[in-house]
Amino acid sequence: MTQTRRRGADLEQAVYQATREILNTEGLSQLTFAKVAAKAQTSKPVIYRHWETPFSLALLAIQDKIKADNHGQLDQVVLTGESLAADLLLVTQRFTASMDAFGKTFMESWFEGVSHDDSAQLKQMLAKVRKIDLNAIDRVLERAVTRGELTGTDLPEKLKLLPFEWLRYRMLAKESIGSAELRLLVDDILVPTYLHRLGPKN
Amino acid sequence: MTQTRRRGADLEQAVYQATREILNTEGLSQLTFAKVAAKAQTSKPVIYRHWETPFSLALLAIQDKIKADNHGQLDQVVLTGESLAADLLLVTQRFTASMDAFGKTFMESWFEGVSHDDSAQLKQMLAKVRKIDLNAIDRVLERAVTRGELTGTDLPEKLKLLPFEWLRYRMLAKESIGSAELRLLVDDILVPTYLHRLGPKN
DNA sequence: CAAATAAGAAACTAAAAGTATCTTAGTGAC
DNA sequence: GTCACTAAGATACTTTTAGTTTCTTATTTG
Repeated sequence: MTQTRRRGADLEQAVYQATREILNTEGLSQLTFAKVAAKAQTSKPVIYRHWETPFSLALLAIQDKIKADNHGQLDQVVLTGESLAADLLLVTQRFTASMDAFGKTFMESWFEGVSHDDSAQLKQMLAKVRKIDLNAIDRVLERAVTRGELTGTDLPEKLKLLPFEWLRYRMLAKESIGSAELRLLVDDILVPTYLHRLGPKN
Repeated sequence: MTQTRRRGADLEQAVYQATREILNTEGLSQLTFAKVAAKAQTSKPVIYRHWETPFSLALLAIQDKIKADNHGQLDQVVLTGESLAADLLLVTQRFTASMDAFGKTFMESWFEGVSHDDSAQLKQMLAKVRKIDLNAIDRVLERAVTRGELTGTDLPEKLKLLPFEWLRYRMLAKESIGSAELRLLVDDILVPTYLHRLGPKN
């Protein structure tokens, strides 16, 4: 009987597929060459011959997926909005949608492989931090009200947390955070945003 | 001779200290009980008796540090600004400063333990994504200019990338992203921000 | 000072990562 | 079609690392 034996691009595809499945279900920390080989129905040496590390395999598997379903290069969205706001909504919607291919697999991976207990502890910790962040902003807003710059402190929490979340992201991505970034954040983002909601001449 | 042998809080401190050193130099993925034991000059069984997993040890070690140097509970900043912008700058400055204790150790950890090659590959990938994001926004801005909503498309890249970075953070932190969040982002953050810089009646 | 408790050393077990060897299927040249 | 070459896949092996066990002894507590 003719024992079929995959090779080349064929095999590569099977490996990438298997890799993504593991990433989605167990996360990056659980991605091992042995598991990939098993799931792709091949053997360890094959994987070791072709790829350096589980991490680089993960990157390639995700890039492969992105290439494959070109489902929404973000800059190819057809813009049909009748206003800036409408167009922006289209773009951000498409962005979150296509994050399923890239971001979800890719970013969540980092946090998978953390036990249930640990995850709970982490959540609790983040909740504590969030409360502190909110307090800090509230005090700033109250002072602004006293000064007459704002008419109230009633902002959605998401808005109040925006600066911290943005800065945390930049830290994570190792983007620079200096006085230039902070000024931009305050003068061009936060103040206009707050004034838009709570400005005196609304 | 009296062989000193640490125990209790004393030992705990040494272990936390060692844990943080490893986190800072090698990252979470390289944090093992064996290494901690070695660096803290104790033995594996001691660590195994006290802590569940390297991850939970990491969390505790960081929390310990935060408690120890109370250097700047964010909501205890003394606000001395004479304007909303000035106060906000104080808060964000303090935030980034105290990130050294929490965030830097904590967040960067996720990406450490990735080989040099892998790290480069990752960077390249993110750069590609950034370019796509910028293109998308540029097209939106150009349409807005044609429509007369904006006077130009000359925005700092950081501003253009804001929505994507914010959404990515929320994804990472497993915060919800639905139409409510997107509307908030567009109507209350992006549009006011863009108008502030490029609005027609400036 | 005696008893209880917990630290530390060392050796051990189990499991996982990584490697070497060999057989054989698929590919292409002649 | 045959032959040579390349790469897949099986198997068994070595090495490393995680996790455990046992035992000794320093330190605390009463």
